Amino acid sequence: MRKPLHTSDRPGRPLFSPTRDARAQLLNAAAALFAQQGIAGTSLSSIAKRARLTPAMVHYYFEDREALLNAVVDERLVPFITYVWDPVDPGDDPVEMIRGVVQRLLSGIEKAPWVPNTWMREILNEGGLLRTKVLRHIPVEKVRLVGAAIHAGQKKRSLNSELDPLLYVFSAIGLVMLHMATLKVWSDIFHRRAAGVDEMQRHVTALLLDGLRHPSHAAADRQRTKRASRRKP
Amino acid sequence: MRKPLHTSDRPGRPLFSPTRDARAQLLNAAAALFAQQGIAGTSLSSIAKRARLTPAMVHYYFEDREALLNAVVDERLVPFITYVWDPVDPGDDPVEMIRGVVQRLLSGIEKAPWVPNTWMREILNEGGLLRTKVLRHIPVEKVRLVGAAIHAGQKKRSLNSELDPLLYVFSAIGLVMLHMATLKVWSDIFHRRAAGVDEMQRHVTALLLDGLRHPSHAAADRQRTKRASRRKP
Amino acid sequence: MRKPLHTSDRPGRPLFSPTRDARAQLLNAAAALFAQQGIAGTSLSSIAKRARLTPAMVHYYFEDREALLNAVVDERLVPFITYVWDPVDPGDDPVEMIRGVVQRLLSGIEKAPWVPNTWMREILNEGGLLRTKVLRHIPVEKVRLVGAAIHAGQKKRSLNSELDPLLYVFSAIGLVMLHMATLKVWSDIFHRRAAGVDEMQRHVTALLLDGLRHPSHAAADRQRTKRASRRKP
Amino acid sequence: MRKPLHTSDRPGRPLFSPTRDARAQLLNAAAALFAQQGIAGTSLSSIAKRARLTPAMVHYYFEDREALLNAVVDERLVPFITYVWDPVDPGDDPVEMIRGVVQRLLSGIEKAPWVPNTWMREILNEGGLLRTKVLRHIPVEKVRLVGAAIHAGQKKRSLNSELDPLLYVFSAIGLVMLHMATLKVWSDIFHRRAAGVDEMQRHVTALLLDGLRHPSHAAADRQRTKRASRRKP
DNA sequence: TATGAATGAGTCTTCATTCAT
DNA sequence: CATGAATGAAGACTCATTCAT
Repeated sequence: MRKPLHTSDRPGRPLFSPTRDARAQLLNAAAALFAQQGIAGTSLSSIAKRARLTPAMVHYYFEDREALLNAVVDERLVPFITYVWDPVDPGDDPVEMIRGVVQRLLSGIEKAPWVPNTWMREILNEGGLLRTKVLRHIPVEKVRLVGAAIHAGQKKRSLNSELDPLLYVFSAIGLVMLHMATLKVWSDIFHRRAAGVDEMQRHVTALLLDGLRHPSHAAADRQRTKRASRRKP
Repeated sequence: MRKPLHTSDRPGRPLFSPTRDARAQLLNAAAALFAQQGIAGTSLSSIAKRARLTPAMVHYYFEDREALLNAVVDERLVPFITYVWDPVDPGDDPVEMIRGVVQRLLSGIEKAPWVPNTWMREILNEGGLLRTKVLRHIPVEKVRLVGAAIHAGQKKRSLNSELDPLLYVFSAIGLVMLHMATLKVWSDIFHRRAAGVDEMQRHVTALLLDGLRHPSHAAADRQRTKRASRRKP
Repeated sequence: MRKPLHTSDRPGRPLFSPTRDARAQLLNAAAALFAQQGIAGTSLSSIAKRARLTPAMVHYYFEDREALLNAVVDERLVPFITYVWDPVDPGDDPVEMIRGVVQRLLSGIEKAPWVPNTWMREILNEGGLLRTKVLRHIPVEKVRLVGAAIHAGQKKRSLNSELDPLLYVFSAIGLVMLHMATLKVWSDIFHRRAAGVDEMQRHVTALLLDGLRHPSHAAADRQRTKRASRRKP
Repeated sequence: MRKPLHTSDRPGRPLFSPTRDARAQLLNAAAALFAQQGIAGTSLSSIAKRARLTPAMVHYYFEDREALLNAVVDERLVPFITYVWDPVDPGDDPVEMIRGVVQRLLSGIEKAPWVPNTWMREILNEGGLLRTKVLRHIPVEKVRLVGAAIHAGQKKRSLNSELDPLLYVFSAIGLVMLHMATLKVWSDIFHRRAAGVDEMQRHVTALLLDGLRHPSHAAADRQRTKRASRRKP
């Protein structure tokens, strides 16, 4: 069978900024449709159609449905994960670590809005079609780093010791994904305008750091959070 | 054409305790498989096989794939939602309201373990196949009640005013679903024993109420939380 | 997936006499088309069409292309082989053994005219699609029996000792298959009427037993051969 | 449309010694794969890949799948046939004629080992994809010559008159092809070492000339056969 | 010469659905 | 109630073929 010379590891392609060639179009289409309808609910022809190509081209570029999934993981999700986790620095304060991760998560999602849905449906969920493919690429050491920092904070009694440090990291990420994936639902139900990203970030950060109770620090902290969110865009 | 006598709205069937008849078997099989593989990834034949019936029987009892989905919603998910939200009482303290919802969520999931996966995949997610079907049944008034209670607490400066009250309710539910749906993933990655439900409840409650920072109340609060969790089983 | 209750080993079905049910129709169609066009050149839809069914029915009865091939082997070829080899008796004279095998081969082919082509193309040939499936069912012991009888005859110098006994058995079968598979070609080339089965049998038997040279016995032997062939139908 | 300059009838190319150019590579690859998997089972891409070329090149050199088949016949099979039949001389003894044909068949196969499989599968077999293409090139007159010589021998009662002279010629060729195509099968079944070409030649010649019975001449004849086979390589 | 890109048709397979019994 | 039989539509994948470069 003919194999296109394109390989998955072509270097120098800027992450998140899709090039115009057919292969990238297909990956984009796949990512978008997977987020909208789930992987199981997305046919290769619908992907092809969205990329204005024939179904045969999907096989030309990816050999296989499986290979397409792998490419989405390797060329779209892994860079996302790297972008979020790479800057985590062992020396940092745990609260700043979390703030940083959340921050990058949100800015990453802004560029790749299909991530949260796919994350929830195909990675977190039991039987998710990308679960094993993606979990291999979780930067376990970096996560442990944050966990250790939180644990240290708990020992010093400066952080809530009811929390499981490692689990907390996933709670944080999950919470962001969850809210970004469901941004629009609330407006549907409560007839409110859809929450903006900034609003969502403020809410999630407040929840993660201070919870429902704890108004005392809120006022002071609000300043820091706002300053941080202003830098981002 | 023959119509099964059973309709979706047969009353008086005890929730969560599936009867032994074929129709219930099919609903159970459907619920379980939907959770495992997602709705789009589940064929009627596989549901029939799991219920030890022929695919034709699925049509006998449900006419249609669509009708089966409706039945799962009406006879399995709506009761779950009712169970969680019905006891919410306008007079209650917002923190107790949340605690109660989380509590019932967890005990409900214990009886219907397929809920969290389906909730995340088919309800919260954009393009979830049960989304519109289920959202109709969210008890908006009850939710607004909790939102209002939180808002009042924020006014009194006893609750974190950085949080969006309505959004917070969904954060709470989402966080529980998220963690219950992913109970086993963590052990896979970090080679730890799978977190137990109690552990998970403590973690989630602590996160929701106090967040990462806030060590001061922690010691005192631990007592209340533990007492609450002891009542549950 | 739904599985028809028919299994491959339904007993009591007379070999070579196809029943009228759809499954048997499909097997017949498959056998016929495989012989005409080869297995690789035969699509499932062409088989279905020949059996006046839809392609989906092929999968209803056989799960798989592979399963269809297995069924052709198990329910069509294996009985053929059994029919040919079962009567071979250790006590017999080697010449009679060969004569018997050739005889049953020919009468078997009369009832299952698709066998020779398939035998040559899909079993004898390297890369034949039924090769491994069928070779498992060659009654090795029976073949060795004939080989041993020939070997004994060679020791007594009553049989041609230039021949490899085991190989000779295969030469005999192959020669019959070869000629039955190509009955009509000769008429195409030499503009003769197609050779009849009887004619072919006389030719093949003469070749196998006496070869090109050896006119002496011919006259006497002709009688025996004719008598034998008269018994057959 | 561009037409390749190469046409199928380029003269002066030495038979059996493939040149190194791409076109010859393709023919070789095709011949080899056709023998292994049959024509229907061989895609143009697989041929191209084996020749380390792109599928488009197959069309560049051969325009068409059909044209490739024609080229295989004209440039590979026809020379083979010519090589086998050209030396047949009207004056020869029929036994020597047969011996000669068998001899050249075997030495031809040694240089073009793909011939026997293809011969059986694609030429002899009903529906063989090369059948009509090749049968046109059978040197009918030469075959009739051998047939006539045999017939004469039968009249003189020096040859077995049970045999159909014309058919015998095909039996001879078929038997050689059959055995050469299946050299390795026997070892698979009977766990013997694979028969060598010499061994096979002795067996086939003995069968063709003397058959199973007829030990008397065997000893004397063995000498002639051996001398003949020594000349060959 | 040579290649990558592109396509339409066809093949295998699955599936929801229908229906006679 | 229950099943086996049957089908049409759709999905994954292959392949011969074309074409611009």
